[in-house]
This record gives sequence, C-alpha cells and structure tokens, in this order.
Amino acid sequence: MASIKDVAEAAGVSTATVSRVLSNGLHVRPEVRERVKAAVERLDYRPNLVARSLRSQQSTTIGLIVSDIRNPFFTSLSRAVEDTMYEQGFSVLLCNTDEQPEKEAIYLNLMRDTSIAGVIISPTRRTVASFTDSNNPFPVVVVDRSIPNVDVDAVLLDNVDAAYRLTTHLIEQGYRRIGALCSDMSTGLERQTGYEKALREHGLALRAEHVKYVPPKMEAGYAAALKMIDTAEPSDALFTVNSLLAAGALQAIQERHLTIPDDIALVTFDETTWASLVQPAITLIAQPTYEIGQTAAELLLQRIADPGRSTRQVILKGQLLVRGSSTPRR
Amino acid sequence: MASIKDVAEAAGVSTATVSRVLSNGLHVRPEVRERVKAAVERLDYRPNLVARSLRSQQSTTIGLIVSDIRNPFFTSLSRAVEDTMYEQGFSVLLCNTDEQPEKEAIYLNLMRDTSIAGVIISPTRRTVASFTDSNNPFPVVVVDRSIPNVDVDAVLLDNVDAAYRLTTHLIEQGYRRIGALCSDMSTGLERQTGYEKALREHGLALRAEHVKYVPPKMEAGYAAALKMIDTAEPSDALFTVNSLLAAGALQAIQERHLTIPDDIALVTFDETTWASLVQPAITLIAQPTYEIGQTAAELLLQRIADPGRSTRQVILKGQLLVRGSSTPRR
DNA sequence: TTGAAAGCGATACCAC
DNA sequence: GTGGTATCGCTTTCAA
Repeated sequence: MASIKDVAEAAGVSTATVSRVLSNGLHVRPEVRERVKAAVERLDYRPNLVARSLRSQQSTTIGLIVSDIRNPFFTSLSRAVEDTMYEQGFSVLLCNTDEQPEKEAIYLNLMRDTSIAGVIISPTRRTVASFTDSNNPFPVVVVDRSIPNVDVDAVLLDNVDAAYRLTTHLIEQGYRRIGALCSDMSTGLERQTGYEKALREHGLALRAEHVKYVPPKMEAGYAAALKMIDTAEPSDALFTVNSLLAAGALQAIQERHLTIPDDIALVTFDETTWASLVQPAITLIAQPTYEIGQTAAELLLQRIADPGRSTRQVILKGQLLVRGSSTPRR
Repeated sequence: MASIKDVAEAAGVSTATVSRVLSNGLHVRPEVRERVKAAVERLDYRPNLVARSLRSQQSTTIGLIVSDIRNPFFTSLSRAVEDTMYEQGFSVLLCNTDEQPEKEAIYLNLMRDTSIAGVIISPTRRTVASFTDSNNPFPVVVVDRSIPNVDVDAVLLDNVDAAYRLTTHLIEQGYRRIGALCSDMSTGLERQTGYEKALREHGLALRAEHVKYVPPKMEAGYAAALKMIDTAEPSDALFTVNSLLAAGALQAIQERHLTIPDDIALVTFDETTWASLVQPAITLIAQPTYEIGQTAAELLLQRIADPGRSTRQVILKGQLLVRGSSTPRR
C-alpha cells in the first residue's frame, strides 16, 4: 500500500507538503497542490489513520458503552449515535457491559489506551458512584442515567415527571392497586419516585409489596409480574420501568389468562415494535430515543472540538401515549 | 501518562526488555521480569495500542458491517459478535450501511486505513457483485447473505429449505393463495425460491401478483400487505422474509380487521419479542442468530490467526416454530 | 511556500 | 538474556 513517502516522491515534493495538502491545503502553491492531488489519485493513496492518530494524539473513533444493545432503547440510541458520528467522519466502537463494572472498566481502559476521541456511556452503578470528571482522559457524555453532583455533559429523560404522568393516568382511569416493577439504576429509582409521588398526591397508600426491584430482563419481569398476580390481593395495574420488564409482564398476564385492561392494566416506558402491535396496544411513555442519541453525539462532538466549554445537561420530556392497555370501557 | 520508556527507566532496563516482558515474558530472567512488572504496576502503565498497532501492523479491533442495527436479526448478531470478540480481547466497530453501497465502501476503506484485524459483513448487493477475496487487505467473514462463486468464509442459513418448510406448512394447513413479501437481497431471493418450490411441488400455480419485492422496512411491509389484501382475490396467507415486513403486514391485517389465522395466515422469518407476544403468536422460522454471530466471530478469529487456512461456509438450519398464526381450527 | 528532521510509543532485529 | 536502534507512517515545528 502506498504511503505518504511514495506520494511525495511521485509528486516531487516532501512528505510535509503532501501532509499539508491533505490536511487543509493551506500555504501550498496551487500548482503544487494539483500535482500532489494527482499523485494521490494515481497511487490510490489513503492516509494510514493509525500513524496519524499516533502522531497527532487524536482519533476519529468514539466509544459507545451500554449495558445491552438488545434493549430496544439502546438499539435505537446506538443507531442515532452512529448516524450522527458518521456524518462527521467519526466511527463508533460498540461495547456491552451487562451492568458489570468489570467489563465497563476494561472498556474504559481500552478507550484510554487507544486515545479515543470521546465516550458516550450509560454507566453502571459503580461507575456512577466513583465518577469524577477528571477520571477519564477523554470527553464523556452520559446518557440515560444521571450522575449526581458531577459536572459532566448528559442527556437524560425527565423520569420523575414522566412516571408521575403515567401513574396519574392509571389512577384517573380508576386503577387503585398499582404494582411497580422497578430497577435499582438511577433511571428506575427516579421513575419509582414519580410513581410514588402520584400515589401520594392522590391519597393512595404506598405499600412496599407493590414495588419490586427487578433486573432489566424479560424473564425477571415475567417472574416478578407473576408474583404480583398470584396473591390474595392481586394488582389491578402494572407499571414497569422499561420495555423488557413490560414484555415479561405481558407474558405473565397472558399465561394467567387475564384480560387487559379490564382485569389488569399494563403501562411502561419506551416505544417498541411490539407495544403497538399487541392488542390492546400498550400505554407508555415514549422516549425520544433517536433524539437522545443524536443529542449525545452532538454534545460529544462539541466537547471534543472545545474541551473548555461549560458542561450541559439536556433533559428531555417523555411523551405519554395513551392506548388500550390502560383504558377500560367501564 | 507513562510510556514504555518510563517503565524502562524505573526498572533500570531497556525498552526492549519491557516489551519482551509484556508480550510473552520469554528470554527474560525471572528476577528482571519481576522488576519490570513491579514498575508497570507502580506507574500504572498501559501500552499505547495505537503505537503498538502502527509498529506491528496489527490491531485488535474488528469491523461489523450491517445494514441496520435496528433489525432484530442484526441486533442479536452484533451482541453475539461482541461477546465472542470480547472474550478474545478484541473490540467491535459497528457500521450501519442502510444498504447503501457508498456507505459500505467508505466503511471498508476505513477498515483498510486503520489496519483492522478483520471484518464481519452482511454485504449490499453491489458488494456481492464485485466481491473477490483479494479485494480486501484483511480477513472477511460474510454473514446472512451469500456471495456465489467467491472463496470466502461465510455463515448462512439454509434459506431455500427453511422457506420450503414454512410454505409447505401453510399449504398443509389448507392455505392456497399465499402471498409472498420478499426482498431482492440474496437472502430474500433464496427464500422466494423455497416458497416457489413448495408451491410447485404441491401443484399450486405460481402467480406473479402473489410475489412483491419490498425494501426491508416495516412501512414497506405494511403498504405491500395492504395491496395484497385489498384486491378482488385477496391472499389467504402472507409469507414474509423478515420480521420487519411481518410487523408491517400484521399492522395492515389489524387495520383491515381481518382475523388471524382464519381470514388470513401470517408466517415469517426471525424470532422477535413481538412474534410470541401477539395473539395468536406468529409461526416462523427461527434463525439461530446468536449462534450465527458467534460462529462468524470464531471463523474470523481463526482466519486472523491462520490466514492460509481453507475457507469454510457454515450453513445452519432454521427451526420451524408452528404457532397460532397459521393453524386455523377448521 | 517548502523541506529537513524530530518525534508519537511501541516492536523487532541485530549485536553483544 | 539484554540493550541499542531502526522502523511503522504520519504531523509538526523550525529553518531556509
């Protein structure tokens, strides 16, 4: 493969001049510039990005660290990030952590070792605990989960508000024994807060057995939902904090042959293919997932361009989509 | 950040020795080795992978090029690839092409420019057309779509057989006017072949208006399905070649208030969350997606380790899951 | 405007 | 076994 040296020879100039032509073309006689460009063309020369990166201590790769790309929220997010980065000539290293701080740490180290341009991360709980903005030698944008008291760029949903609206909707529809399938990530806890706020404001009792902490997996949602159904006083509505839990809950409801929304309501977060295809369709808070990813990518690009700028936290509102799963006829 | 030079100084040895200790530890006195390791520890030294990559002309990053990560098949595939690569210390660059040969070409160039270790790709039609094994200066494993007459590692589904079984099942259930929503990718065409083979073998007419070529998007599936429904002689069964088309078709069926499976059957490829949650659940050919990704990753790793080995094509069978969407009571 | 040359931080060859 | 040093391919002063 042709190197910059070959091009320099072919064009009868030095490598420095070739480099100048390729980087911005400034301070090069038009005539020479054309000669170099012709040589580049002829030799099908493409700069070695590894060498460039080593010398310039920069790179055009960013890291995207999420817990599991199969979670529809992260799938959509990653697509948006990739799109936005692609437009700016960056590429995306995809990393799944499975909520394991060890995997996350390894990936964060990898980023450091490759002098990556920056990272978009949905942090595990441990990272959240130990995070400081000086921890990492590269720009970081946090998505989905907040890191309190740390000065870092972030794109988040107004979780408390969204959960409050979703729960209030259930109450207004006449549901009273609203079970909540939550998670112990910041996102889940904030949504739980919104849920509890709604109950409290409407004079409903907060009962511990109505809230379960569940790992964000369909099977876990299934098991937890069954527990809430198979009791003397079963829930008349299920509030889940993400689509995986909702899918598990729906499976449980179907297996017990309960009718939605009459026997039991089901509401959740995140729009998915299935939520609008099942009948009745599922009432939910739709996150602007693509917009979240795009915004995170843009924040990161801006910080890469200007490391000194002040940090911003972008808080987006969810959209309540009322559908059949929470609107009984009676 | 500490460099190998700092470690060498701290340990009182040359950089060459440090490099030896870190790469394999061979030909180094145990005593010296310990001294170096201690220095590494003390300085929190981590080798700069960019420098290593430049000098050794290798890397531990692989590229994964798919049309759209949001297609559940690719989501699952990418997760499997990432898992397998992670275990071997490799990381994954994710690239979406949207079936655009230009984007694909740019990414392929990027791979070349970063001396990437290898690539797993679901090629667009143009790549398929121009692909030769000498095209790319790095190992390639093809997934999902076949490249005829080219000697390249590949992991594929036995599409003809799978589609044949799926269609035969429909015929055996009494369906006669089976519409097919296909795609013009090799995968779609092979599945169409299996569909046609089944019709032919059972003495059913092949009618051109029963087959539509549709871009792999939900909206396109929706529109195409409507066309097959809203005719004088509507289909009594819909065969779609991927889950996106099936989702669109289901939406169309629901909108026309048709009953599955009595008014119309629906069968497809790829297991998804929604296919088992809707009622009736969808009959389909489940691809072993995780296994496909894992196998592709393993093939790639093996070829990276031994570029001279003979190529293999792994053909996996799909699993026919018969469910409610194709089994009428009558 | 242009070129020579010094690195970026590793690896690997060749002496010793 | 160990060290010196050329080298990977580029960018970036510094001089001219």
